[in-house]
Amino acid sequence: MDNLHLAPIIIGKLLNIGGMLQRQGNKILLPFDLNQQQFSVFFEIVKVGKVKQKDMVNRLLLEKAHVSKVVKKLQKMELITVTVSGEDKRSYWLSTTQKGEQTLKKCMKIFEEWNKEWLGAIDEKQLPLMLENLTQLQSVFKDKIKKNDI
Amino acid sequence: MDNLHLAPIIIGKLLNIGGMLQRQGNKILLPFDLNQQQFSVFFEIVKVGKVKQKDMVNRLLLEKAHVSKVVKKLQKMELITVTVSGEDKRSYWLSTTQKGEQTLKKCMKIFEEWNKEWLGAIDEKQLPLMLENLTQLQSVFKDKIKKNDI
DNA sequence: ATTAAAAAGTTTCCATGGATACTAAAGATT
DNA sequence: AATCTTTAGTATCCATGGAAACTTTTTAAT
Repeated sequence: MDNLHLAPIIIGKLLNIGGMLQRQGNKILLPFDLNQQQFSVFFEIVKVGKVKQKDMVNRLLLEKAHVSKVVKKLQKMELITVTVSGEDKRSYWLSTTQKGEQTLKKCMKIFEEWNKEWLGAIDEKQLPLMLENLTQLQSVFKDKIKKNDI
Repeated sequence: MDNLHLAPIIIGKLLNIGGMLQRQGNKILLPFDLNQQQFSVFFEIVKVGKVKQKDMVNRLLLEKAHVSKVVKKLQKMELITVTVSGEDKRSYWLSTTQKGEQTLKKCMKIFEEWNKEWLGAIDEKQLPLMLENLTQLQSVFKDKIKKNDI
């Protein structure tokens, strides 16, 4: 049984779906003056609470230059605070402001509504299995990228 | 049983995976002077054989302005030919050149290798089910976007 | 037939994000 | 201690892609 010939079709669909979601996500976040990638950085900061800028690069596997710009933007928008680390003057601590937490809540509300609406058409029983599959894919791909980096 | 609370997690993972694949896809296609989106347009044209530019917009659900630019680029690279439609002078027919077909073959080879390597870490037995899930998601999301458009 | 509306593409503007080179601080090496 | 290397982050360059305004052709309405 050689199912590996399905690989390009699966990857193709993941790419297509990812693109659709990203574009739709951008539209939905428009009122907040954020796009989907910026939101994902922001979300991660709030989730972790206090995090080094460097760690964000590893967590999300984005370019550090990109993260730098997003951080600047979030700071300007007063959604996060950036403080110099004591021990290492090169590195920064990122954490949420109150305004940031409030904004996140509003974003999440709209985001979740959207997500539920879009997945509402899928049989609920399938969702846990889907999640399992995606979790596995995510961790495998992350691994591959990290190994490629070295 | 309310599994719909999984929705944001599933969408989040799809976004994350999509991003990783897109960035990696861009890197892999670099030698061909194409990025992942341009490739997907190109691939669709070759797959269909002869297609109206307008239909490409519907098939891939991209902005027509974007498609216009990609088409121009592909034409400049001599991968496709663009001919004015006889009946309707506003619309164009897109089709592959020989160079285009050769280039696509080379791309696909590298692309498929990459795909197989990345999915090689997944249990083969799961792939058909994954594909089924993704196909369903893809069609549901496409529907949602189209309805939103109207 | 004339005017109005829609449709197919293009152009232009601008924020975005990847790549590269750079700065400054920290760690390693001699 | 002085020099070399690595590391965290920034600045700069440039192709990309979304949004909106625009052109031209086609279709609809009066």
